Amino acid sequence: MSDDPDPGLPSVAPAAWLIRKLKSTAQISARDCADIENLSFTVRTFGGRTSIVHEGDVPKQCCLVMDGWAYRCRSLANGQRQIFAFYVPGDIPDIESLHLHVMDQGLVAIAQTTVAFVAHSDMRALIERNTSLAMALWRDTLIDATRCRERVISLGRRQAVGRMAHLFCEMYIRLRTVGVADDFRYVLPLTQAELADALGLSSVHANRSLQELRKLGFVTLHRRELIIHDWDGLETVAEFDPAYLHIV
Amino acid sequence: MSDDPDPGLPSVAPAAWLIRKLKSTAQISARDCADIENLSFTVRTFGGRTSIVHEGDVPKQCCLVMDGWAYRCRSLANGQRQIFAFYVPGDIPDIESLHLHVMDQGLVAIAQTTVAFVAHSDMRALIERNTSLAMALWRDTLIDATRCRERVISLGRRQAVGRMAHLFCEMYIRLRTVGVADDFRYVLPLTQAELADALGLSSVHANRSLQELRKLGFVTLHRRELIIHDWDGLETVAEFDPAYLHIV
DNA sequence: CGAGGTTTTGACTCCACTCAATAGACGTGG
DNA sequence: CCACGTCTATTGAGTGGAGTCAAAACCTCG
Repeated sequence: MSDDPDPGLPSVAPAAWLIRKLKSTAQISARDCADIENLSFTVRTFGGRTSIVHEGDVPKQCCLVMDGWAYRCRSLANGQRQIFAFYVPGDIPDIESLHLHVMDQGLVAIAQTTVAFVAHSDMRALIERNTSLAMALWRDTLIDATRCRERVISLGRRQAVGRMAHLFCEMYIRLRTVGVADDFRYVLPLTQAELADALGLSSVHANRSLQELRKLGFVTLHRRELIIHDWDGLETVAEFDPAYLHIV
Repeated sequence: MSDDPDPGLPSVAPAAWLIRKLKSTAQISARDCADIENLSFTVRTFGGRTSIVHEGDVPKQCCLVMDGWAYRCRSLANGQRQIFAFYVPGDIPDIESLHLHVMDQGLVAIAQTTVAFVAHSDMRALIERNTSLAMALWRDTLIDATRCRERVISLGRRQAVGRMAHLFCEMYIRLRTVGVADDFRYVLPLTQAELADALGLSSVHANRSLQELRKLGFVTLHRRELIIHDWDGLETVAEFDPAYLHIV
């Protein structure tokens, strides 16, 4: 489940990640920032494809991604998997565990991923004391839900190429917002099989859809780096409109 | 957009619906109930297929379903539609508008539907005064999100018959929980085209999948009444596990 | 009884899946 | 530095689930 303790701490502290993230979607006061900075975090790094929280766990803490990516997923009886969402620095993937005690899905680290844990008790004390921060966190979970709905549209009404393009667009905007991507390129630490599990495709078809996007000249993906050559083209095939991300 | 004012008020008051609903998923104190009962509601009835809130609106109130069903949906450029979720008595479909100001999707009444509106200002005052109620409402939005994720699994990894069976199971449990269904039957006020838009299918294929469920002897659907003849069978083809509904 | 919506059926097409084999990337250890 | 095993990516061939188009049957209600 776990890995080695943190080696060399990343340059940005846990609190700073969370503050940066919340500022991108809501108004955060100086008092809110101070309260976040007073939280005590436990930093840990997970190796590739290790589980941070298992399906069925009853966690006593929630985690803040600082470096790398994580995803939530569930496996079905026939061995198929569905990835619900990806989480990047600044995100708190399992904040809902504050309110829903048993995890109905797992949380997995992709590649090398550093997260900071906060005890539920600390978090609860914080949101009882500071209503405006509680509202900001609530808002954040609602935005997570809008992303989930966007995924529903993708799976329900877009075909493979559009789905993939949409994911590429969303992740670029989100990563850029927290300062982890720029210049239309970013590290996409996923295998094609994982891409397929997120998009509701077979890995063979994920491969072919990716080739289609390459052939169109929209993206290249090589050695885990995605480069977007034609943002407008990508946005068009994806029918991507960033409004649902509610970035201020 | 609207319709006639309420004719004969339903037997259960708006506050009672909300209390019943929240009690089914969280612990609610006597004070919480009193606070809900002190809210002022404006009841209105919408005719079939009329819009309660439009995509792009900036609502100043949120609405509580009292009778009938509503759904949220969005239309795509090519004319296709995706229905994200259905809402039944006790649900507050647009509570997120408290935090996310512009609606990125529409809310539509199916058949005759009665809803009660509460002003955002009243709601905000309430959740600032009563933290435990705020937490219960937050929790409710998180459960809405788990249902959305379950929809993602359906669209991504189940085929048509399983998707439909899953929806039938979920709606039965939800309706029974608030006392609107019993004895393995309920009013399903949807056309097959709407069913298709919710399940990410064409209406022709929705029809064929429904026939398949009939042929298996699991359900009948006639004159908007769904009867489940074989719950276990339905649950099995759906791979349905009600845990995600977080009903206590 | 007729009009308009909804459900059903048939025929054909196509997107995406499965199975299977090959090629490439990467890390490890001899 | 190369051999080897293990992932991961790519390709091909054949299949099948779901879509499209269009017509017919069926309700329902004024």
